[in-house]
Amino acid sequence: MATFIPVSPLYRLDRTLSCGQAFRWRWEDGTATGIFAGRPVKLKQERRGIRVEGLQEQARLTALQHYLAVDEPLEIIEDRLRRDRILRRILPHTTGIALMRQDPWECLVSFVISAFNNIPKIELTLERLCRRFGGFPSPGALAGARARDLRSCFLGYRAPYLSEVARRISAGEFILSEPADAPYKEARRLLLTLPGVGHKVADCVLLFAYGKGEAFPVDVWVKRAVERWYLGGRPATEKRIREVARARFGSLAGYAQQHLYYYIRKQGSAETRKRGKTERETTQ
DNA sequence: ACCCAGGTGAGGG
DNA sequence: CCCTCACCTGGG
Repeated sequence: MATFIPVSPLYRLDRTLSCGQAFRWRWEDGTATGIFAGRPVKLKQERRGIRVEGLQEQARLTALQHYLAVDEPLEIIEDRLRRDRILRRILPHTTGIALMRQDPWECLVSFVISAFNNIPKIELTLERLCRRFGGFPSPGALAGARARDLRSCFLGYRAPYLSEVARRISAGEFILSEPADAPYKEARRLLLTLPGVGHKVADCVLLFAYGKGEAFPVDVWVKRAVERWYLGGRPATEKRIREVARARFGSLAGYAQQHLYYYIRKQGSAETRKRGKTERETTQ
């Protein structure tokens, strides 16, 4: 039995789930498959809204609705983004992205794993973790896990970071709800005290889980995008990139980041396909 | 056999 | 702050 979640007109489930915020949704022929509130769920965007399979209770549906951020005022947000002449050109290709409201713990774990890693392996590692612990591991489960068990999840050198983060949280040395109540700068400072959490990971968690819209995670792709489109192709430090973002986008920096990221990656993969094709043609 | 990948931490200006 | 370097490991 399926139910429907109504969505704001611009909302695009495909783009929201595949713009690098969450790693545990699989996309096949227009349907997203994943786990929500511990249950297998299928999502498909149709005319009436998002068709949900696998959830019955109203409370869980409401939570899913909140998680997917289907109520974000995207018309207003995108109107404001279009005041920027670069984003005005990009938005036709990226419209409909919403910033999700993920669980801070799960988001934190995901992005600690993401450091110096690639997306397929991040997904693989998260899958392994969930399989080994029978669902997404709690801080206590991860803190108590043996090194050997963590190693078998392909965590590599990140394993000790994750153990220590989990230990601090389960010991009450780090309170996950504190960044939520703090303003951006203070929340960021708190997250940066955790091992394996640098500027980029902190900003991802602040943006994707704590709703701090001014966060602007600078990864290699976003760095490349800002250098190419805002700094005349000249290389810049991370600090400079963040200054540009704050000055131009302010409290919408996070949304700007999502559109830049999504677009440059989409473009990048198109170029790779093209290059691959011509290489095949020339080597034949 | 190599090379790369959504950074971070340590060490030294 | 800025710079440099090493880094688990699966998949090209």
